[in-house]
Amino acid sequence: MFTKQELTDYTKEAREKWLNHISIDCVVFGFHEGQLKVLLLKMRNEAKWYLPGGFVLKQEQLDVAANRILKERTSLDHIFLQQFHVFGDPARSQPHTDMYNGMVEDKDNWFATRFITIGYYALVDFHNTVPTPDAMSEACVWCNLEEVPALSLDHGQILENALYTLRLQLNYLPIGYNLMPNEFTMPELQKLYETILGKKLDRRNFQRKILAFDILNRSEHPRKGGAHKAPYLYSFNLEKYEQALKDGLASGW
Amino acid sequence: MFTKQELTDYTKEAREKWLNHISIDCVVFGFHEGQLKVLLLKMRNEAKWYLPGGFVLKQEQLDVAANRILKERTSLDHIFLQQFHVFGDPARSQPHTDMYNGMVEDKDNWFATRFITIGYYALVDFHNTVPTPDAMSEACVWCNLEEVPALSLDHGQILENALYTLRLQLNYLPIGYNLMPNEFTMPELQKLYETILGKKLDRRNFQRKILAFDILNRSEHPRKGGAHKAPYLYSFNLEKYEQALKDGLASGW
DNA sequence: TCAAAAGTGTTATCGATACACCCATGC
DNA sequence: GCATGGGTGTATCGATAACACTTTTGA
Repeated sequence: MFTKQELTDYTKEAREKWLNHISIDCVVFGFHEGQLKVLLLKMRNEAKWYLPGGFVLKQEQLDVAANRILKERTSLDHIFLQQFHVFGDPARSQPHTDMYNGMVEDKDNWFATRFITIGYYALVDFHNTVPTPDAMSEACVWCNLEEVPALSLDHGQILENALYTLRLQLNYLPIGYNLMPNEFTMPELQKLYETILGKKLDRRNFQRKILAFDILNRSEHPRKGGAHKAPYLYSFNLEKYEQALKDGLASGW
Repeated sequence: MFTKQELTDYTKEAREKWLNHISIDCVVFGFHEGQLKVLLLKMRNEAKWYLPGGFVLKQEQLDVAANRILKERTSLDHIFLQQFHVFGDPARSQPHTDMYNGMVEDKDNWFATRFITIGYYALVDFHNTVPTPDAMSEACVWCNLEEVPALSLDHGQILENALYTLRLQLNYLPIGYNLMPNEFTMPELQKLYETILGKKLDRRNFQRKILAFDILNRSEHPRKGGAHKAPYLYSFNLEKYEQALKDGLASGW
């Protein structure tokens, strides 16, 4: 991945540019064809998979850093991002350290230092996302949640924690705007909820409950062309949606 | 607070000992005489108040660091601690920086660097707590939540965020074991919930709901001596309490 | 004996769940 | 016309909220 010289150079530059000891890792959720997906990177020349991540500029807001990192990986702007946990086990950096061990002295190895990583989860529109590998990776791809391979470092734990948080927040935050296309049908939205929660919901009760939140607009004209009865098209009422994000929703699933 | 030499020395030592750029701040909640209280420190020779905090040893777990810091301030062990948010605004360190500005060069001033602080909230038993000032403070005292003075840096924001989290978690976690004495009456426990939530609850409904959680043991003998009808004494069933912490509680307040 | 604190029970209402029927469309 | 997907309505159950009565005890 790095030659000895490159590693020394990178380290020197990195120490100047980034806040030391701090990293950001992002769990990016997307939704496509009834499947919840996560964005993963594959390390160059190795069978290792990991989460999109990066570092924080010396004078950069954390949220801005997370946005910047994700923009590089997805080409998206204004991503829905939630900081959910900090992972700081001293041992968590060890495997990463091992990768470059012995090549140069530790003081010349950016990756040999301890990193506290801030976990963010993101909800993004699958169709507008352009997965883009970073300098260390040869691939950046969507992966079905059920088919996620073993991840490097503690990234498996970070992913699990993100999913847990997402499920929890489903109970008091409106979720969907960032994962659904502009217009969608009620069954499509229901599929999203079912996928996140990992369980089936009753069609009629789901509709009643979602509508009760009063965050949806129903389009006059149903979607044409498909087989069977034409479903109504909905879109999120952004004003009410934002309000619900602030105030929280009542009750849970 | 510091002389020029002391600051330079402290800085040199600190850089070796602590993880740079990372701090921990704790919002310690206690409960006494029907009042929710927060532990605050008063800066030596200044009118500034702030939250108990500290730094992380180079090879220390974050949770261990938080525990260590709080043990120094409270003399308590095994404190209930919840990491709830990371605060990393580059501007947040500025006021702290100002304090020592110009005394020495920035590179010789530990406090002139940017700090990302990890917010923890703690629930502790008021009666067993021995508030102890740290090196920079002349006082460490309990302060009624409604009477908290303006806090330095972004500590006001951290406190607010902690309270928000506590209220949120009241909905799905059993809370009380760490704030109440070993034995307590139902009205006493109710007062705690009312205080955290900032609103009155119905006596009878509260009792039913709490008992439904099935985390309490009722003592055979009521509390004697007080005026009026003797209330029953309850204690937490630790086994069931721990289980509920893992599984979460249903429904909310 | 009375006020105040505490224990216990009942009813009403709202929301969640479960379930049934009607409508539209392509084969 | 019938299978399938989708829209709407209703009954039931449980949890919450609202509310009343009784018991104990010290003054």
